Amino acid sequence: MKEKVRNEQSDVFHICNVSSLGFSVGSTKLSSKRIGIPSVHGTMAKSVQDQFDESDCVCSFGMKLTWDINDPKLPQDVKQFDGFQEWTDGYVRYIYSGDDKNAQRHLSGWAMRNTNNHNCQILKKSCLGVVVCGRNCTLPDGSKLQLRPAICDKARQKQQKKLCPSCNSSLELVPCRGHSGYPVTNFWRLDGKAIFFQAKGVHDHPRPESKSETEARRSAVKRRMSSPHFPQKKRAMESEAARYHDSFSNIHHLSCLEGPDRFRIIAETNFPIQPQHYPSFQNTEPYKLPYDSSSSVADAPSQLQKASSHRLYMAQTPCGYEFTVPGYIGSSPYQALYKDSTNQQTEADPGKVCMQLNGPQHSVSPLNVHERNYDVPNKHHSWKQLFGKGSYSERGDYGQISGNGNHHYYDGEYPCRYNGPNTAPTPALQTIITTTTKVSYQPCKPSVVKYNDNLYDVKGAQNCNSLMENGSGNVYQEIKIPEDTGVIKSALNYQQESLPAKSERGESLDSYRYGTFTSGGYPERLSQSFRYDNGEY
DNA sequence: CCATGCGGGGTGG
DNA sequence: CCACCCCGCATGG
Repeated sequence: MKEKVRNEQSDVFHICNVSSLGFSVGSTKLSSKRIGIPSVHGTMAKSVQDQFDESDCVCSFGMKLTWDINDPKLPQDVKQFDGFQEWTDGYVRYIYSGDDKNAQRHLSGWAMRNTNNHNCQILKKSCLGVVVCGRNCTLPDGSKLQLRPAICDKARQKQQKKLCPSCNSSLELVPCRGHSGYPVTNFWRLDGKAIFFQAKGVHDHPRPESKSETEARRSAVKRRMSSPHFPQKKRAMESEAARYHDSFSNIHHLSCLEGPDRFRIIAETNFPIQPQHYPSFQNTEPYKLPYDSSSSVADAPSQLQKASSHRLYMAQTPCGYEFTVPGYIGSSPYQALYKDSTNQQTEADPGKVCMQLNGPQHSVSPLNVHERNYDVPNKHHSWKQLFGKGSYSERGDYGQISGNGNHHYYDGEYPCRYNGPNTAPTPALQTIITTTTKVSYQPCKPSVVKYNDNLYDVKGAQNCNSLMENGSGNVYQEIKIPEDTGVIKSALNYQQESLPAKSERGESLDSYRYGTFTSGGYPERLSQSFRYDNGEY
C-alpha cells in the first residue's frame, strides 16, 4: 500500500513537517522528505546561541547546543555552522549549513550504508567497516590494505571475492561494531537551513579509503586498464600498489581546487591540546570553524605519506586510530600516526581549534572494545584526504585529530578495539547511545521528545551546556532524561577515570601488538594500512 | 556499475 | 515498541 505512494507522495506526505525545505539536497527526495520538523521557535534558539557564543566552549558548534537528532524540535536559526567532518568518530553532533554539499550528500569517509529506520525525517546510515587482507599482509610500502567496502550489497559481495592485490589471499570484511556491538550509525536530518548530523558509536576498525580516494583510484585504474599497456586486468592487479599511489597523486591535483574551505590542513602538531578542555566526553569534536573561516590549507606535500608510513607499525601502532600506544601516549593516536608525517592532515584542522575530547572518539573507544586488533588506520588519510577530491575529504577529520593527543585520555588507555580481547567492555556507553534511533517522533508526527543523549553533551559542554533549557526551556518542551543519564555518567567516568587506570591497557597493547585479538579472529593488523582496492579489477 | 535512498518485512529484546 | 538487519526497487551519476 504505501509503496506506491512512496515516491511521489512522500513529499507530500511527509511534509508535515516540512516546514522549510529550503535547500535542495543532493537527493531530491531526501530533501523533501526529511525535513525538519516544524519550526517553532526561532527565538529560543537564538538565545541559546548567544549564550554559547560567549562561552568558550571548545567543542563544535553542534556540540555546544544540546540537541538530539530525535528531538522534535531542533535548534532553530542556527547561525553558526560546523565545517564538514569527513571522519567523524565517537558520539558527536554537528550542525552543517544546508549549503554544504558534503553534508547534503550525507558523505562520510567511512563506508556508510543507508539503514532503514522507518523515519523519513532522519536518514540513518550504518558503517560497513573495512575490507582488509585475510592474511593481514603488509603491502610493499609497509602499510596494510584497507579497502572501502562497497556500499551496494552486490558490489560488496563481489568485492569480497577478490583477492588481495599484494598476497593474493582472500579479502576479509571487518565489520564495524562500534556501537554496542552494532555498526556505528550516522544520522542526518535537514531542518530549516541546517543539516543536523549525529553519530553514535566509535569505529572499532581502521579507516577505509575515503570515498574520494576510492573513486579516484577507480578512475585511475580504469584509465590504465584501458590503456594499451595494461590490457589485462591481472596486470592491473599486480601493479596495484603502484596505481594506488598514482591515484592519489591524481587526486591530489583535483582537490586543490575546491575552495578554500576545504582544506584546512594542519599539522597536528600545531594543535595544542589542552587537556582540560575536554569537557566531558563526547563532544569533543573539534569544530571547524565556520565556513567562513578560510582555511589555510596547505597543500600538503605528498611526501607525507612516506614518512608516516613507517612509523606506525607495530610498536606504535596503535590501533588504528584510537588507541594508544604506550609509547605514544601523549599523543593521540592520530598524531602518532601522522606525526611524522607531517602531513597529516587534514585531520587536524586548525580551524578546529577545539579539541575534542574524544579526540573524539578515541576517548570513547574503550568502550567498544571489540576484538580486533588492527592498527593503524590510516595514516594515509592524511595525505590522501588532503588531496582527495576534495570535496569532502578535506575537512573531515580535522576535528578529530585535533584532539590529539595529549590528552590524558589517550594515554594508553584506549584500547583499540582491535586489541584485545577485552579490554574493557564498557557497556555503559554503548548502551547509552544506542538509543539513537528511537525517534520519538515518528515520521511526521511530532510528539514526544526524548532527550537522551543530550546529557552527555551537556556535560561535555559544561559551560556551554545546558543551556537550552535554562534559557528558555522552551525549545524542548518536554525533556526526558532517560536512562541515559545514568549511563552517560558512567560513561564519562569511565573515560575520565577508568581509562587511564585500566589494567587492560597493558593487555591491550599486547594484544594489539601481538596480534591477539579476539573475536574477530583478525590477526593483528599492524601497521598502517595501505589501502587499495581491487575493486577495480 | 554502483552509490544512495526508500521502505516493506522479519527478528529479537 | 524499539532497534536492527535484509532485501528489492528506483534514481542518478
